[in-house]
Amino acid sequence: MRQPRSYNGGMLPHDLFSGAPAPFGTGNGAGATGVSSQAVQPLLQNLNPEQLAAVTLPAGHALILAGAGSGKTRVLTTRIAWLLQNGLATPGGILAVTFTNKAAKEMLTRLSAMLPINVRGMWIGTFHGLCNRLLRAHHKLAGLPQAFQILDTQDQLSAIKRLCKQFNVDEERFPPKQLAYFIAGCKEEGMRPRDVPAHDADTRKKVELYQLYEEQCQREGVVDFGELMLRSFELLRDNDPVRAHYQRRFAHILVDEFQDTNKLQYAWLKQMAGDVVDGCLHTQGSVLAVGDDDQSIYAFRGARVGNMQDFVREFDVQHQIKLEQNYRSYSNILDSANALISHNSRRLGKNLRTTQGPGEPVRIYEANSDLAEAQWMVDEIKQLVRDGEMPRKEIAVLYRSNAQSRVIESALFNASVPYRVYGGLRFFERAEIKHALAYLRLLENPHDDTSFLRVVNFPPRGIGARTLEVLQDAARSSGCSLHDAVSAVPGKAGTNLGAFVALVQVLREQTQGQNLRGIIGQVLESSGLLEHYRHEKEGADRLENLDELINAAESFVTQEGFGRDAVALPLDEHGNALTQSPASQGLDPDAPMLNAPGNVDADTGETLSPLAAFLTHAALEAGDNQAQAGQDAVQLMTVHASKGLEFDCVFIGGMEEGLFPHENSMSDRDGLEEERRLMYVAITRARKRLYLSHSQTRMLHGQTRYNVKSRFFDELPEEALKWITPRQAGFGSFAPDSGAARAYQSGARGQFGFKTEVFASPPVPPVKAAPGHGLRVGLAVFHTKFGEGKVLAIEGADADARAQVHFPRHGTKWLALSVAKLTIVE
DNA sequence: GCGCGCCACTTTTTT
DNA sequence: AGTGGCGCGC
Repeated sequence: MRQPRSYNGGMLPHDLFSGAPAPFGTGNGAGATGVSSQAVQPLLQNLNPEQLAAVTLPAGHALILAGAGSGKTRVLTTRIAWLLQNGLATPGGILAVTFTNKAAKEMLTRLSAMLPINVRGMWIGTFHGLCNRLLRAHHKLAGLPQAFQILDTQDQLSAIKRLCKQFNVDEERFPPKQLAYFIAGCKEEGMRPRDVPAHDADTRKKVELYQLYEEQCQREGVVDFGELMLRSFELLRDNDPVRAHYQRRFAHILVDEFQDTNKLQYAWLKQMAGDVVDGCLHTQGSVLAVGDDDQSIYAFRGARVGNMQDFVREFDVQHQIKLEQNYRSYSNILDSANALISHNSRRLGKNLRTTQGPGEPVRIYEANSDLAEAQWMVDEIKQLVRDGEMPRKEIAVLYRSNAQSRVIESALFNASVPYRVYGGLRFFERAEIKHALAYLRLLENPHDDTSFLRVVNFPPRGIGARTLEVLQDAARSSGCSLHDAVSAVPGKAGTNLGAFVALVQVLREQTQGQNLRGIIGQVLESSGLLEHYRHEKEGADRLENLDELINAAESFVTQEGFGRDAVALPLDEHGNALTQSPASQGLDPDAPMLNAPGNVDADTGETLSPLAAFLTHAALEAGDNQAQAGQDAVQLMTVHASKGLEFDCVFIGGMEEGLFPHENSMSDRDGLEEERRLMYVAITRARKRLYLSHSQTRMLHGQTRYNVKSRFFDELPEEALKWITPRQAGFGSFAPDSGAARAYQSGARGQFGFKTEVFASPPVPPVKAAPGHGLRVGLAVFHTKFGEGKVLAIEGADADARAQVHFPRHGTKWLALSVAKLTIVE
């Protein structure tokens, strides 16, 4: 049954929540007349009208278009708190989904700060975390062992490689990476092998491998990330009582970062929300989706912004609220963001505004080289810190691709400026940690062949590829796991393989009854891992990490409580867990599945071992990348990684055609628009000060490249900018107000967006004058290696001069004229 | 079975 | 440039 919906400016349509008690007295004060809610509702203090409207929306589906820095997380958490506080929802009736563990934790932390409730038992988590919870609770229906393990991307790839070897797949024609991508893509689309349209031989082969991969995973009792989603979607879809139960239970579904959902996640949400009857969606609860189409930067991994439009249509969304008031940045920064993003088509339409003044202009710097760019950043950062403008941790350097961080890192390092790099390998992804986890997984599940192969010969114990090949053949022909294949073949007892299996067996027995810390300590020692790294010369870090693994396990046990869900438990001021009686959680004692927290079988109440729970935690939460948190350090990260963060001061480096926008995404309009959204995200990270920089030359893949400044500069409002590049001799840089700068900025662009025919004569005669090269655009030239070609463009001057030349046989290349041997063809 | 050296690769990333 | 994977030689 659908509730009637109305919208009266967001002002408390209490009649829609029939008979719900309002413990904090919402019912007696605030009304449609807009009575100040501050006095009545401390929760709602300092919310602007749009935020207030969103927080207090009546039942029914809603889409909140929340611009960057508009208080999105605040609205989400306050909404939940408001629902609970007014008795419009019970903790058990709320489902809140995010994409990252960080966002989920943030929500839980804020929520427990607002309300004195136990957030355990609330379904707040990542898509994958909640799917895990569902599958553990209903593992029999889902066809999985309760202690199924989760493959991360690395594990998945090695599982696929193993499969390819086994079935003699030509890895040239079907690269395992691509297969992994294909399989993940299929799952994101909700397709099992039989659902994939295969019109050509290649696709048929891939589908066949997909099928084999599925069988392998099933046999080994492991699931990949995509499988978590797909399997739980199917669980809901195919089991009416289960689906009905959750639909009845979750009166309020809230989705964060909705623009990042893929097709499957949206379908999953629909299953949770209601059933489609006669092509029409019938829902019981309310779905509140919060998102920003302008911040959709994950199309490359299956995110579908179109889900926002589909949601409005299919859920017949009645309430759409735009949060456009920005509390983060000064208007020069905001105007820049707005101007840039206005160049995108097909937007839902949204313009950020602020009551803050213009603030400082956006500073733009042109460097001669990536090295100089990095050095300039460091100088600027040092000055900011020296002047006491802001602490280092409030300064972020953002870049488009990870490769760019190296130069900046070394510049910071040489200047002894503390910095922290985000990204790269995370804790649970480090090799030594994965090795340790593989041993632990074998204790839980000896049939996990991926883990078996990972450590069967690590540390080296004389088991080579040949031996394993034979073993794998034996396992395949008898359809069993590698572990069982060892035991099945008689006469293996005395071999290295037999010894390995025995080792795992002994470990399993030895660790019986031990606590998690003891188990891991024992495994690290008896496996020989510690011994191995003690002898390795670079092993000290690894030993430290392994030690850290024990600590992580320790804090997992004390913080999370084993056998429970991997959701942070709120503690009172004495460090005790806050608890709440089942009755007040609104759980129906007659329905067993209601009471199932994470990692517990909904029917039997059976729960995972502490070890298995920890392994799940390790897979779902890869951990932080860097240990030295909390230090006052400059923050380095990709633009993608910066989403959701904010800093007083932001540097965006490498603003060059081919880098940002990245050349691989410039072929189609969608790609370019995503790059623009990425830039939009980057700009809106800054609160007070924003620097953009580009460099004329850059080392990339060991080669010097000549780059033109990014087209995105042309899409920023001139009046908000300040070009701060100093006048320099001999490098074709310009003072901001020179005529040359104008010409430079508005130079005609050729078919690749490179500027052509813009000839920069240096403001000051060069000290070391290189001989004039005499080249002109359009001239035919001869190169000793590439043969005859045609000059397309010329840039720089003197020693720094270079030309873009098209060679019929070798394509288009940029050549440094001081190096390349070019002769003009008469 | 192990280790060295060569070759190919290189957008963004969470779970 | 730097890394990871693979193949060859010991």
